[in-house]
Order: sequence, then C-alpha cells, then structure tokens
Amino acid sequence: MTQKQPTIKEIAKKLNISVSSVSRALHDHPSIGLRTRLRVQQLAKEMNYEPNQTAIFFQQRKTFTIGVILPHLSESFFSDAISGIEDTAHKNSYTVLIGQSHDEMEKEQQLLESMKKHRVDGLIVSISKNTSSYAHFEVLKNANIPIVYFDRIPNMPDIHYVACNMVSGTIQAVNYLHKKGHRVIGLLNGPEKLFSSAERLDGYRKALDKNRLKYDPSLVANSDLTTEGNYEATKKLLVNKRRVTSIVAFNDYVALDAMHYAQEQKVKVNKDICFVSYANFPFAKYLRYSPMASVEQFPYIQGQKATEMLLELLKKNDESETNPGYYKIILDSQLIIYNQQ
Amino acid sequence: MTQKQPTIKEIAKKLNISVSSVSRALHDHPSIGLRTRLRVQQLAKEMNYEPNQTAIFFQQRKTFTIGVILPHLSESFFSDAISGIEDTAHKNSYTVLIGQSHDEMEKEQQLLESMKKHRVDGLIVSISKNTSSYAHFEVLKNANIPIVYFDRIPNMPDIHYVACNMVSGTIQAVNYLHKKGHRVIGLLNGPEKLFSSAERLDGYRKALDKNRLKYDPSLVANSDLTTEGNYEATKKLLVNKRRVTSIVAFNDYVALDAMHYAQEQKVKVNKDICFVSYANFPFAKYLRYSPMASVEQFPYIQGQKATEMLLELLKKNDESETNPGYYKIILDSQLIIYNQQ
DNA sequence: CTGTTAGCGCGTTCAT
DNA sequence: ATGAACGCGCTAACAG
Repeated sequence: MTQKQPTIKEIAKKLNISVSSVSRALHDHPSIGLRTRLRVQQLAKEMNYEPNQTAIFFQQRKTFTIGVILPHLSESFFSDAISGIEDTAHKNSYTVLIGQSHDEMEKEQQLLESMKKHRVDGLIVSISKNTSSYAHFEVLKNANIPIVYFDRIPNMPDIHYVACNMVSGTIQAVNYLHKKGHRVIGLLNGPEKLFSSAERLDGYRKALDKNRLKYDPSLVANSDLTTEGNYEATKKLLVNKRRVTSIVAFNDYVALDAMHYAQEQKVKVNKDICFVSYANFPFAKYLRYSPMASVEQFPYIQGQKATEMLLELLKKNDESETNPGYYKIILDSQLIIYNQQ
Repeated sequence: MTQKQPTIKEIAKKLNISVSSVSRALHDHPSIGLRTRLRVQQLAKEMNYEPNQTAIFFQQRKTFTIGVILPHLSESFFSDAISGIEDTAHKNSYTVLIGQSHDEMEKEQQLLESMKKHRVDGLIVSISKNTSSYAHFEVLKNANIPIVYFDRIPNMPDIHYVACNMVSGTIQAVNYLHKKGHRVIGLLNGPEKLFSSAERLDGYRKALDKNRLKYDPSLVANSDLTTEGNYEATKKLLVNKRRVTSIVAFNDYVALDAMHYAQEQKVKVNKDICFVSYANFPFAKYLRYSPMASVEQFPYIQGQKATEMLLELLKKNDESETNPGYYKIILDSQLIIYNQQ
C-alpha cells in the first residue's frame, strides 16, 4: 500500500540508462532517441511516476506559488476576489497560499514573514484597515518578491495595484439620491487613512458640487468599521441639526449596522432615511432593511487582473528585464439599484 | 537592492568553520561550543539569514503544508471553518493550501491531484455535493497522505472525520416546532446521497416518533441545493394536501430560497409558515424573512478539531507507528433560537 | 566539540 | 544520442 513515489533514478536503473536520459525523455528534449523516449514514457506511466515538485522548486529557485494576504475571507467581496485569483493562478499552473490578517497589522506582518520564508514567488495583498506603517512591505520588495495590491491599497508611491475607482461610483450614488429628492446627504465613511475612504470623500464632494449642494463637514463621519464604531458614526449623523434623509455608507456591512442603529432610534429605514452603500453583497435583497442601491466593485475581476499583473511581473523578473515601471489598473465601479420594496 | 538570500555556506566561509557547525549553532544543537554558537547566531542576524524552506522541505521529505479542499469559501460556514484550520495550523508551524471545488467532483479531483503533486503532508476535505465516487481519495491514501474529512463526509468505511451530529440538532428543531404548536412539519432536505441528509432525516423521524406524530414521506423533499432545486422542493411541500405549517430546511441558504418562493406564492412567512434551518449564518437576524431558529454547527471548532486530528496523524506517521485505527470526532449541534420579530 | 562526507531529486552543463 | 558529473541548501551520519 504505502508506496514510496518513484524517482527518475529508479526508472533509469530499470531501463539501464542514465538519469539524464530519463529526464530528457520526460521533457521531450530534442536530442533524445525516439525509442528510448517511448520506453521511458511508458515505464513512467506504469510506475505512476510523478516529478517531485519540492525537488524542482528547490532546484529552480521558484515555487510557482503566489501568496495572498487579505483582511478576511468572510466578507463576500474577498471570497469572490479569491475565486478570481485562484482561477487565474491555476490556469497558469500556479498555486495560491491564502492568509487572513483579520484586519490586524501585526498578523499581516507575521503572514508576510511566513510567506517570505516559504519563498512565494510573488504576493497579492489587500491591506488591513489598521495598517499604519509599510515597512514590512519594503522588506519583501528588497527580497525581490513583487507585490500587487488590490482594493485596499497602501498610500505609498511606486506600487503595482488594481483597484476600483470609488470616485465615479460615489458620484453615481449621490446623483441617485439627489434624483430621488434627497438634499441632506450624509457620508458614513471608513477610517480616514484608508485610500478608499479618501476616494469616497472626493467623489462625494464632487457630486455635491455638481448638484449645487453645499459641502457640510458635519455631514461626514468616519468609522473604524467595528460595530461600535459604525453605531457611533451613525449617531453623529443622526443627531445633526439638519435632518439627514439619506446616507452613503462605506460598505454593506457598515450599512447593516447603521440601519440597525437607526431603527433602534426609531428612525424608520427607507422612510425617514435611505441608504446607499458599496459592495453589492449577495444578501442585500433578502434583508429586512436594505440599502436602495450598492456600488459594485467587481471583486472577481479585480482578483483576476491582479493575478495577471503579478504573473506578468514574475515573467519579466525571470527574464531579468529592466524595471518595467509600475503597473496600475483602475476599474470603474457601478451603482446597482435594488428593486423598491 | 535585490539581494540574494544568504546561505549557511556563506556564513561558514566568513567564519572559517564548516557548514555543519553553522547548522548546529543555528539549531542550538547540544554539542556545539558556546563561543561559536554565539558568533554564528550573531552573524546570521547581521546578514539577515533565513533558512531556505524549499531546501528543507526537499531534504526532510515534508512540506509542513496541509491542503484543504472544500466546496466554496463564500459560505460563511466554510470561511469560519478555514479560520479554525488556519489558526491551529499556524500555531503548529504548518501552512495551509486552500482549494475550492465549487461543488464539482471534477474540480475536486483536479485539486486533489494538484495537492498531491505539491506534496502536501496531509489533507482536510469537505466533499462536494456532486461527488459520487471516491476513487480519487483512495489514490491519496495509497500515497500515504492522510485525509481528515469534516462536515461533508463521504459515505465510506475506514475514514478519519470530524462532524457535527445532525441527528440531535434536528430533534431539537422538530421539538421546538412541536412546542410552538406545529403538527404538520415538512423536511426540506439536501441531496439524498449526502450523509448529512440522511442524518437529518433520521433525526426528523425520531423526533416525530417522540412527539407521537406519524411520519409522512410526502412531507419530505430533497433538493440539489441549486436555487431552482430549492424552489422545486419547496413547491412539493407547499402543494401537499395537508397544510404544512412549518419546514425544517437543509441550511440557511436553502431556507432563504424557500422563504422567497413561499412569499411569491402568497404564503406568508412566519405567519402561514415557519422555518427552522441549519448553520446559523451571520445575517439571519437582518433578514426580512428569517427562520425562527437555526442549528449551529460550530464550523470554527470543527476546523480546529480536524486540524488537530490531522497533525496527530502526521506525527504518528513520522514515528511510523502502527495503524492507529480510525479517528472520529462527533460534536453536538445546538439549536439557536432567534428573537421573535 | 568540530569537520568531512553523503545524499535528498532534479535539471543542466560538458564530455563523448 | 547518451552518460558522467555537478550543484541547488540543508541535515545527518560518521570520524576524529
């Protein structure tokens, strides 16, 4: 039963030829006799020969593995992104190593360290919301392990990344609310230091401008994305002396908390106050109180593009081409409007 | 910038000692001089030495990697399970390789093949709902790669597994409905060949018995777990000549579809008909129409236990102990009752 | 305590 | 067309 995996050495011995001939035959090397090639290939099949990947990794100084570090799998945005990454990687014979930072910088550092130790060829990263310093990423860069960031990208020059343009999505969101008659629109934003928060704010202000509404800083609140933080921020918006009739929320999960809080305060969702959010998560249409619309960020495609970009970089790296500059792909986001209930 | 990683060889040369001394010093081997040990360790730190894992994997004939194959990450049950697996694995210096079968047997086979090629030390598997033959698992067994199954376990003798006892949970569910006054209770079950479907049916019948209700096969429907299948099965229950006042649904996602279908048929959820389901997924309390209760299956703990079991098996394997028999861990499930709305 | 040597499986010269 | 020899980085068995 428990049979050791055969090696080219054993094949060579059985056929009374050298290991290099076996190796060549298995790789359809040009300079190998047809006869020996066939004999080798047949015997290999019979013995269920499988090349020992660990030996190859070692010898090639490559693992054909890409590491993925993201906040958590439980958010559907990220699990969809993973699917895009996996599909693309497998199509190119790469394996994917996944790690969850659970939104903690320390864990993110550990994972990075571990991935480096495991000699992943490259990395795809969506940073944790608590990441304040980027030193741990620099280390990888120095070790010549390329990193492609996606969605949650660090505020750092000279990086490769794939992201969704949140400005346009936010403008669509605010326009939509405006068209529905809303004039006092709040922004329930994420942590200030996140790039995507800045983008949302940017889009929000641009859209207000376009609709000739005055920007009022007291209508903007930042949350740390914990449930308590979400409640806090919602509270700040609800107690505003101007009656906020609608809120653009950082994402669907934040909106969920905000709606819950509003209901508790006897503010009727979708009557007294409306929500628009981001991510278009799959249960929106089943919710008791759901946002009116959500900005789709195309996680699967982001994952796909990020992987393609990374593989491209690895290829250039192999061919030791000169620095190809920094790649950026920015997708457009799109407002999805849910059916009225 | 791009600096090659230093090796023990280079350290040895710089210190004019042999590589084995360096190796020993780095591992705090007993028979090594304090002086050389310190010198080595200091220089190693200075040079940012990091052992080349791929070399170690190769020479130890172990990868310290465990493969995980499951239907999909998007179901919260599985992403929670992954967290349990990852945490336990990392605690023991193991890495986790994740693959999604997307509930297709063919993809499952491919993943298994790929994991074998990558020489994972062991596997944790939750089988796809379409898996009808287990030959691909036998192959791994023969290659001496242990497999621990969890939650979705194959109907096969001689396997290691961790699962939740669905019988007791189902009994709790039916008892709960009975206490609430329901007398015509339907079972919206999963695919017949899934072991967990059989368990649900078993618990269902036992509970009916206990409550002196007669088992009526027309009150049981099987779904293939697609949305269409869920609608079909719900329809079968709703058109029954006896008016079904409550349904035990295979899981929360199935319940979601069933409730949607019921509403469409003008059957009011939580009024004309009540639901109880399984998995206790995190959004239940936010739903417009939610089940009254859900059977918690403790995915994180299942993941944890499965990993511990696998690591145990690997240890025995290393020490080439005699066949330790087959491990089984069966957790109790627990009905979680949601607040009335 | 320390150095020398062998070998893990494979691909890749360099000879022949 | 084929074989012999080497090395990737590391651990371990053996010899001193």
